[in-house]
Amino acid sequence: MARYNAKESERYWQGEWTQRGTFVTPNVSDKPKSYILEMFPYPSGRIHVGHVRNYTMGDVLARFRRAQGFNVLHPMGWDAFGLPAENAARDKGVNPREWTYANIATMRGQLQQMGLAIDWTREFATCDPEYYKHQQKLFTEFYKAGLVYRQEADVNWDPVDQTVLANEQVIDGKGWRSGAPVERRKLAQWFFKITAYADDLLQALDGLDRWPEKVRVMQKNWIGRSEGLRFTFDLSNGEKLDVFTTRPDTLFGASFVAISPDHPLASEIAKTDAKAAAFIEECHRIGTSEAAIETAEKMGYDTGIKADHPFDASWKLPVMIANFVLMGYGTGAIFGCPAHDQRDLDFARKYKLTVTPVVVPSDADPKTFDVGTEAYTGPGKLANSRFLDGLTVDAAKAEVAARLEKDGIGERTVNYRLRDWLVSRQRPWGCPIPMIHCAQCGVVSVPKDQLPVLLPEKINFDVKGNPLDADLDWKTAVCPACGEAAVRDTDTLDTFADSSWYFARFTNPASDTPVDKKAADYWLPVDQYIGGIEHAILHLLYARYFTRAMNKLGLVGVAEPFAGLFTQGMVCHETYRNAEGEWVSAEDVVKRDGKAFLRDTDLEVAIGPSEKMSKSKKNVIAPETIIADYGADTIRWFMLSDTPPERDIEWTDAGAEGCWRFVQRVWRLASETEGLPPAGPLTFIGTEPETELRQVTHRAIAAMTDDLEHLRFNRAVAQIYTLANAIGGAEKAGGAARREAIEALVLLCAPMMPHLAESCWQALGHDGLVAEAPWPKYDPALTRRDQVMLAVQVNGKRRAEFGVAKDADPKMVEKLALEQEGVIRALEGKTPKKVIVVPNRIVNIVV
RNA sequence: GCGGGCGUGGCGGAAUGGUAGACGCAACGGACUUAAAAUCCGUAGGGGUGAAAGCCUCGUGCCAGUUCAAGUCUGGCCGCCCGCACCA
Repeated sequence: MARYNAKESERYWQGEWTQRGTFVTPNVSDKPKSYILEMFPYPSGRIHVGHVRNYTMGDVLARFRRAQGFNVLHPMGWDAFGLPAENAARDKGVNPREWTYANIATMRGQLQQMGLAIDWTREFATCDPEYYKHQQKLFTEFYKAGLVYRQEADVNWDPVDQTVLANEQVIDGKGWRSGAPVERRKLAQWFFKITAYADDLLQALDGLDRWPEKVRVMQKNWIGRSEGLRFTFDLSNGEKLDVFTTRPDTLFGASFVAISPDHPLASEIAKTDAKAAAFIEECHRIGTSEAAIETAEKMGYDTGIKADHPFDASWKLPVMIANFVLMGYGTGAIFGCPAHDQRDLDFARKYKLTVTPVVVPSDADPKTFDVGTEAYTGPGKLANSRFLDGLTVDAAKAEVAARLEKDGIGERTVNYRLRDWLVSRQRPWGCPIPMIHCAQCGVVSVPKDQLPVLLPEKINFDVKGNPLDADLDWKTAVCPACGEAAVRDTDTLDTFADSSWYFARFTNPASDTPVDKKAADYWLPVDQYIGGIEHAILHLLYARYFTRAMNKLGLVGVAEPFAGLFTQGMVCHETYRNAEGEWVSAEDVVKRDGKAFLRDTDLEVAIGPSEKMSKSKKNVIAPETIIADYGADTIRWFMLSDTPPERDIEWTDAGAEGCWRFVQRVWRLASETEGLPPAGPLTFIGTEPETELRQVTHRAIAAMTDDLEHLRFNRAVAQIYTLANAIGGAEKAGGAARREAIEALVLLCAPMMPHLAESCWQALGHDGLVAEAPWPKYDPALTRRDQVMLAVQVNGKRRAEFGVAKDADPKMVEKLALEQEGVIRALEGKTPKKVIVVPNRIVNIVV
């Protein structure tokens, strides 16, 4: 029998699937629907092994669901706007559009080589005008609905490159490209009003029971809901100051009021107070570097202004500017209660402010209780707090809130850590914001019939700042309202916007509205979404927000886009270094006797720990190398074997060899058809070896079906091995049982190794495609065990085991257990005190 | 600091509170072969005992606890990983 030729077989079946349109999905069907989606890739150039793992998992599910009789949507597209294309354009002088589409062509070919069951007729890239046109429509509709607004915001401004930088592009306070010190600037920026849904996004997390707990917790923390009180201080300069607190109960422990260096009041003070201005400057200088924030000491500046205590106007609190108060949270101002807040305590000790404990633990004496250097944040009774004395913390909170609300200077509020989503990007390779700025009419949206606002054909990167802003031809527009000359908004949307609704577009990518409601209502929500944990917060939160917004506008019927979420682990590989300590490319290394050598020179290299594949550590293995060596089915099988899908997997050559050997083994089992009955209905004889094989077969089907339902791919793989081992060891079993077992093996392998399965299916004499064959059913009569092995323990230690009929009478089981030789020996003549019989499991004898 | 997760052979990992180590990788022994590869069969947690089958004993990071029974449940430590982080 000829060896299995993966290269030939894979090319052949991929051609067949394409030609027959096997995976083209109709939007109308009698079958139940299943939408399987993996996070679509950025077209960076070539696919990497992480993509292979991601898309293999999704493909297994998609093929499994198809076989189970679902109408399966499994599309693919490209998250195609973004910075790498601009960098390539700047560095290599290429057109970002051409660079991107060339990458897409390469990567599409690579994905097709993997044999993915994808409906390629639905493919799109987010940089297609046909896609971003609809995104511009969405933006316009969100704007009309009040979900988009424009506001001044602090941005990181690179004065050399004349551009806004994302936080990640600021390194030690300097621009990543120019190296120039970054300035803070206020610029008018566009925002999506995600905070409008803060509470809903938070509460709905409880309903996402097919999401990892970890992701839900991360989102919950990110939204950061906290209940508290907002109230107003009267200041000695005649102004008022709002603060937010979650601890109104500690108000009589207040010893200062602090505002953020970015607070409007601070800026105002700085105008006339040079020292304050210098202090604020100093805060900004330290504030930008992340390492500095960690170790930053509390710093404060006394403005000289006093605040009246809300319950006693004669009690004056100093108003400080403090570096640890964040403008982005609450009101950007706090009152400090050092005894019960660690930061306030550190600050108070440094500036010699009073520290008055007002909450005292029940076992302490209020007169002598002292917090020392550690703030007390536990429960207790109020003290030193006038009318609050003796109350619990909760009662005191309620009392303070009630009084301040009554006085009209306070209000119970809910505060969120979540900020509105700033989406303006001063970048030329993104979706243009469809807005026009008119001197007369202000900001006007581009009318629908004038969309899309197309990017210019050529983008000139030899300018400072955003090339779109420098492109006067492109920038010049006519005001849709008054017809006078006006200018376009030259910002583009954050690319996270592109990926916030693509899953809805896939349901009908030809729709002339952003989303085809009928198609979306049929397909959404996505039944299983699969991707990396790195998107646990932003992408998933933005997509949830977009879906809610689209739902509000009547574009889709659901509010939650992803009913099931799975986050897969990364792909790792050993690292290697040469004698000079330099990284050595893993693809240049051969392993021998547990040691590593350079392929060309045979020099030994040091083996380092297994780490996430990365270019810098040179431990990347290109999927195309693996596919060229072993074929797609081998790499797919590897990605599913052994390691649970949510954990990091280590690629090893030895493991790949093992997978390749298994591919051959399955082929041998299925292609040596001598002695097998022909394809078709089977007649079984009831001999023992035949029944045994049938039992293994049916148990494998049952177990594997359950494992795939729960995405336990590694266990599903183990089931297949068990079945293959049983077939190999059962030469003498009847022909029909053997055929049944082999056919089951092929059908079970099909979602994981689809090309191999097609070849085997054909070798077994079938006409149709295994991709169109139904999932095998198991016979419960054959998965049931009539005979069970029972272990017998004496005082919890295993002493014997014996076989007995399933559901045997417990009395009889007890009697048999006590007769076992090992049991008698362990009892040493003693009489059992108690015998516990757990049916079909175990017997425990207590003496 | 806060939150979440994890800790089982040489390695990846199995195990509804019920015989710990399924399945795979690597290893070792054997068969086939002139030889190798491939393939097939077999062995395998540590220690002890036995000619052998076997039997005894220890064993899931550490220490307690609950239970007839704990890798699994509870409490406390230790270690590692991830997320957020001066969030008032």
